[in-house]
Amino acid sequence: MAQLNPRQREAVRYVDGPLLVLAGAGSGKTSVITRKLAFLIEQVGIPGRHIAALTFTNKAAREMKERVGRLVDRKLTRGLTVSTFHNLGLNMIREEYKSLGYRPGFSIFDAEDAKALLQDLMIREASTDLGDELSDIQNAISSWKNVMRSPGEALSHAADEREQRFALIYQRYTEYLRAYNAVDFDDLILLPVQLFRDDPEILAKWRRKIRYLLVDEYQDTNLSQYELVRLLVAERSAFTVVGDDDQSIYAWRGARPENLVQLKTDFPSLKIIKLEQNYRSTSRILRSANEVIANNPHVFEKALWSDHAIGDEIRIIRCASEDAEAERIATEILDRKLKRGLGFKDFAVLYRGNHQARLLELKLQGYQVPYRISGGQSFFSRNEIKDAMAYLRLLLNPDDDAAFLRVVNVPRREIGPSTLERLSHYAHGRGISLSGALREMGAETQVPEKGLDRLRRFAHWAERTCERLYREDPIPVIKQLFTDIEYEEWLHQHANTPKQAERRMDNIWHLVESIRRMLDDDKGTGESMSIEDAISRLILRDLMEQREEEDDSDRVQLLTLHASKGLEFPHVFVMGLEEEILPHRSSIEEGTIEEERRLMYVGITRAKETLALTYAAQRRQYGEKIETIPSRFLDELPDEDVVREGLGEKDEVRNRAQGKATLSALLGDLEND
DNA sequence: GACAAAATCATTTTT
DNA sequence: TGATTTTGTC
Repeated sequence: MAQLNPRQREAVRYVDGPLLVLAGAGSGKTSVITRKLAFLIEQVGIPGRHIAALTFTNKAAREMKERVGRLVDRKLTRGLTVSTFHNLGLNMIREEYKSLGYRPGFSIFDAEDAKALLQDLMIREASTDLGDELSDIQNAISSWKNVMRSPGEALSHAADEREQRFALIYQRYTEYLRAYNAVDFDDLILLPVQLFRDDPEILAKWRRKIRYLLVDEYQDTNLSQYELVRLLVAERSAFTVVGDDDQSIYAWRGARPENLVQLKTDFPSLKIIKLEQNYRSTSRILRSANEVIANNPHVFEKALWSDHAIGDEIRIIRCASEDAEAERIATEILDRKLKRGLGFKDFAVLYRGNHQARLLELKLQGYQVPYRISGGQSFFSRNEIKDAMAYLRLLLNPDDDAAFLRVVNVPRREIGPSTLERLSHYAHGRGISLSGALREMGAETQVPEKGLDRLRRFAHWAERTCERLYREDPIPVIKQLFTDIEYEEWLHQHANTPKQAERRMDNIWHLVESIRRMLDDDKGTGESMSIEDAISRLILRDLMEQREEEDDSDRVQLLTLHASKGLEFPHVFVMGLEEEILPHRSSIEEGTIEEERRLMYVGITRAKETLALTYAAQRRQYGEKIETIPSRFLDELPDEDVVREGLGEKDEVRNRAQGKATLSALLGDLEND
């Protein structure tokens, strides 16, 4: 407690009513949350099993768990919930699946499964022009679910014919998910909300369980998440939410920073505590960040300050091209590392879109600078991992058609499209899953003998394996599974090089090993994790990531601005500060400049010591050379805190020549007119 | 089903 | 422009 400042201490100690902590960037909010958890358990005396702390990422949850573990006796933290919203939702559904009309072993569809289902559905429903509407529909459905709008409501509120069509697809989509005994990510929040609204007894039960609730990154909650919070805390109002409206950068995903304001209305006794002391950045960086964000409208005024030294000026570096920009960043990192005796890991380069990293990667490779890049192809988007996950899902839930379709012919079982088409026709006619159809389908169907035979053999094998999975030690059964289907041979057949096949098979074994660890790990803590738990945690991308994280070697960090939220680095570069990139084009069009400004704010506030902002005077875009306009956010920085650099003499000359050329071209046009 | 030519399309993405 | 997906051919 002694390590906290008075505001922080107040935030920890205040437990008498609803509390909103407005925690500016770098103000030590994670400390506050973890210390508050400790305080609730040790001082207030609430048993750990009656407290829940919610985050948005597994990583944040893991970190928090770890830090609480260091503060509080292990015995006291037993049963404490520190998890993501989605994970809590999943646990609720797991416990209440019967009331929700689901069967055991239900599947979780990730975004790709959902997309595949939608595509399939649109083709079947002969929704005339499919194609690029697919992701629009997916987004629409997600938005509807986020605001808790049912298909029926969506239909009656539809503004035009297009929306109507979307709503109908939403309707069908919901029905199909049910038939497949599956839920999607949004359902993990939505279903508990619906259940709690419909069933006061179940709600009461969960209210009894969760006596104190903490929510991190509260500005990122969407409507349904807020509703879940509201339902759980009820009039007892024993909760603390921590957030920062200036760091709300996920509105495009349904996050509602307005939920911060809403809280005041819904809980009139709400206490607000502001954390305004920043422990991260130089005061110059902070002053600049404040200046930029002051251009956004604010409901809660907040003035971040730092008692750190003023520090270096912020450098705005103009480069001739995107190539020069990447070159400049790469050489500067090398240069500064040598001159100031820094490590590569002291540097981070932030950018708006993943593609911006490509050139930089090349340059860094050229100079042999080690780097780590966030995002990109994750472990779970690898084909072999998706295959493996699909097998496991199918075993646990035979009605999971997405999984069925993925693996029915992987490896080849000579079950062709027409056989599957007939099978699915039969299934859809009856509103049942493919496995279900296979089970009850007789000889009267039009499915050819051969295909039916192969399908049955597959289904039979799956059934047997499933039984063994429950009866025996799951790990050997899973290993056997891959031998059974001769997956390794199949990989070799399809890989470009034997080495690639081996790597893929290694990935599979890594996955199996992770599952084994998950099943074992929990044996020590008392609660045992079932194989279903393990698989769903994997689908929710929990665990597994240790592999990347334990790699804390000396590398430059390359990340998107979004991915950088919550992190900090001594020396930060933000690249591509141009109109149409940092205020992104679509944001300019859609008038969501404020969110882009927050993105800029997040970028600036990642830096502890130095910050450099770069842009290219011209860049190729889709093959065409474009003259760029420096980002408007650069003009919002205080003049006295920045120095402008860049453009060698040669470039200056060339640039002026070019300017003249365009000018005379313009004059020429005028004359012609 | 394998492979090549042609067409398409380029934000962010915690789960 | 260059990566990815769709379409076409054998």
